[in-house]
Amino acid sequence: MEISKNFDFISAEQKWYGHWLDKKYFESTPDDREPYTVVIPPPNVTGILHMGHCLNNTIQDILVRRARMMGKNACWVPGTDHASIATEAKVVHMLRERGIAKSSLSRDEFLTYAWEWKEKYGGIILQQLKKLGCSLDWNRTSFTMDPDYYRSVIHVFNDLYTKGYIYRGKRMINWDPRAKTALSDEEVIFKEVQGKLYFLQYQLIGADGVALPLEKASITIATVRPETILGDAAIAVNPADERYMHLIGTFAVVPLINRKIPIIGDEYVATDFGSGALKITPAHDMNDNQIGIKHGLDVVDILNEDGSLSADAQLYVGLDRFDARKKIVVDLQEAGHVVKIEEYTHQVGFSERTDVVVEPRLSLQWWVDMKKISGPALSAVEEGEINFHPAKFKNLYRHWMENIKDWCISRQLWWGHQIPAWYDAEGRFVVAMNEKEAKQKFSETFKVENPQLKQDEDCLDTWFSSWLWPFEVFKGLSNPGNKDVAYYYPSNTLVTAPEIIFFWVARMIMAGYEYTGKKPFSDVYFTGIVRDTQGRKMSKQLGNSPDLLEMIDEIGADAVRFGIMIASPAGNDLLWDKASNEQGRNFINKIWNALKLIQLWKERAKDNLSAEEITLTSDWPHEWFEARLRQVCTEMDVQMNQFKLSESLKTLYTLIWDDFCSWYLEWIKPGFEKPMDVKHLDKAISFFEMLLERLHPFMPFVTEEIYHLLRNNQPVDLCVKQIDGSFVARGEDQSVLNEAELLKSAITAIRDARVKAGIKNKEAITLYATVKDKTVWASIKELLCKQINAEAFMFTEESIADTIQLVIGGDRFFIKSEQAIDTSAQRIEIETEINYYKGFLESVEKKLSNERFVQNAKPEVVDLERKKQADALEKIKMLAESLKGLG
RNA sequence: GGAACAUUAGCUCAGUUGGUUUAGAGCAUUACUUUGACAGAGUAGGGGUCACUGGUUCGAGCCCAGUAUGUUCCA
Repeated sequence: MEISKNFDFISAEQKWYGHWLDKKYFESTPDDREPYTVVIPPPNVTGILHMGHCLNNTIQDILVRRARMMGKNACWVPGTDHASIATEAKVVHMLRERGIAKSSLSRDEFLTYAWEWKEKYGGIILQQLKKLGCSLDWNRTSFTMDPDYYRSVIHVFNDLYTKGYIYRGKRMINWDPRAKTALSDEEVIFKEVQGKLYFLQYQLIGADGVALPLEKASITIATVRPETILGDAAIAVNPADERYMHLIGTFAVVPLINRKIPIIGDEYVATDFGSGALKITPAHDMNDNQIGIKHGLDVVDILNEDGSLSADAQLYVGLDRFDARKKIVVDLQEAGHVVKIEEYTHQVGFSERTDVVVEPRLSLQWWVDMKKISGPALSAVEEGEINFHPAKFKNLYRHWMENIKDWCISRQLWWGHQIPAWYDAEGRFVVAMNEKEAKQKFSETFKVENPQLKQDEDCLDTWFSSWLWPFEVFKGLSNPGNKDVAYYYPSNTLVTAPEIIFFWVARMIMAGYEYTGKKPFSDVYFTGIVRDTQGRKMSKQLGNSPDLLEMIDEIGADAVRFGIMIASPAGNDLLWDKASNEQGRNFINKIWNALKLIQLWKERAKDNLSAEEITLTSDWPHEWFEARLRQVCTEMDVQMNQFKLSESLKTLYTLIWDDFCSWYLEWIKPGFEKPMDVKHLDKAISFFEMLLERLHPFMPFVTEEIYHLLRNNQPVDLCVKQIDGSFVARGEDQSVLNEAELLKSAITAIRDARVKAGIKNKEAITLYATVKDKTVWASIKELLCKQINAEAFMFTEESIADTIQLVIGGDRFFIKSEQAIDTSAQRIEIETEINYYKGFLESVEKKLSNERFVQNAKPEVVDLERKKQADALEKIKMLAESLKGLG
């Protein structure tokens, strides 16, 4: 069969993915095998595939495909997240482009548009995962707003409310004035911003209750947000601050609006920052709010939900907060309250979703009391019931869990799970599964006949649904105890980004224990963040994010998978360079060419070769490669179990490129125009197949293609082939491995010597050797001669004149050639080597002449040093003889 | 401001309880090799005071302290 010059990835990808789907290889149903379950971190339904997804899903696919081939019942569950804020923002944007304002729509009308949008664009990302080769069980595709899933979310809300874990409260929250919604702490991104620090003078009030003139008595505060003085409730100073301690208990006046506020003492105030006096604005600053509560201060909320100033501000009503800031500075300057303005760099919170400055704001929201459910989740990770990879994230997790804060779960959005609370006109409410139940409950609770109720307008935080993901994808809550959840749950490995350890991972663990009494997964593998070569995060704004699908079309999914995996050290971020794709492509080309070679051999295969046709008499190369294969497979298993995927791939890459292609295939290669012995060919094909098995999880398409080209009528597809686990368990033959190392070093050293002496490849040499152990050479001298074009290999006890002399390991070699030998390069080579060993010997002897070393070091260490010394001495002696032999 | 992690070749990283030859790999680079799988190849070489300063030890890339730089998380 004719093999194309290169691997045609376009047709292979299409052919094999379609074939795998047709054969239902990715579909899983419970059986008596051990399950291996992975749930996909559901991408946003609005999302498109980017490099982060590529890394994350390639890793999952490797784990899942490997498990499938190792006899497990592998199940990888796909799905998407409704992503309330992100999706709603996109729908609002789309409506705006069509000239429709969200405010002009009813909730139902808006949701109709949103669902339309979801049906049209949602799930594009899932199609893209197929291009990457992901072996997901598509029958199990879930969505966080599927009807059953939706009901489960509402059920959990009801349940936690009934248990007293959910409450409604007026608290300081992060407010996104553009999206007009509350944000959880985790959704706020702090950025360094160059701002100004304004020093403002407040008038003091004298003993008579009358404000003193500014020039006579005042107190100066420093603030970066001068517009918020309109909401001031106090001025605080450190009670130990001698400058101000006498003022505690007196009053000051808020400039421009002349409101009287107390001066209080609180240790929170830093004496060395600003002026040492701090204005307290409980409605608009988290810390001020705490102080306000402590001191029983008034709360003056000066902002509307869109970030404009409210009536309570008295001034600049309706003006945006940033415009008001400019204006108040001018007015304060005119009134003589501004002492100075300094440049000041500080951290400002921005909304993760809309990127506007977040406003700390008091508002009535729904909360989960996290301390009530976090206990088992903390100890599960502490005690190793759930393992994090890399383990360093354990610290981070512990710290967060031990200082856990209540979770604000309400969002002022329509797209999502509507909060199941119903209110009457007076604001009395009940929590229920649905309206009917709500009416009934309300009647019972408040003794009202046929109450008129209205459901809470708000939605739940997206993460309030995705924390149920690992069991609700198996309907663990909507259909408890069903066959699937019993079999697949807990899942095995979660692969995700460290950025969402608190958003998602921690909460899944909590929900897992709360609702199933079990952990949701055993291992969590945190991937690195994909960055560009300059170490910057990939983002749309920077335009440094490559188009993944374009890349797959250009170079193939296998090359892209290889590229990202080889660049991805376990636990570190990866600086991704497009060049690593090319390394993947070259690797594919290498394997493809190995196939072409074997195909060539097949055409020349022959049984029962005549004595003249035989180029290889021994089976030693097969014995060696089998031992080497065992060794590497064992190594790979260890690496995979430690989630060192990148290292495992590197190990395999070396095995294939160097050991298989460069050594093994060369060793068994028949002579020029000679036939290939069928038994050697069959061995080679079998080894090639085993290499493909190991490589398949990393590069599924090219391996499946080659696997079928190697032999006609393969009994199974590689995708579902079962790897023979006993192969590794049998262990490898160490002596054959040692022989191979000796052979390799002899081949390289002699080839090198030939090149340096200017002996042409075509010219045969005669090789003489003085060796310690002749038996070792028995099995490898045939190959050595073949690889270095030697017509004879003879043992000798004496130096041979007019030869190139070299030392390999502990043996001496003499190369005799018809050609006139130029020994100058050889001479330099040997001299350099002698110098190296002399230096080495010196360092060893220095150690040995140190009495304290000999006395204190462990005896085996001292013995080792003695052996090093002896080896070096012998080596030097041999090299010196060789040098002398060169004449 | 607090904390965690990191700093080893031009780049990306290994380096397992301190001793296994004077620190390894891949990529990149340089020179050489063009006869049958592969120039998208082969062979060989160059390239490192293991961030810095001290300390512990017979012995430190590895342990300890401090400094610097970077990344991340928290405030």
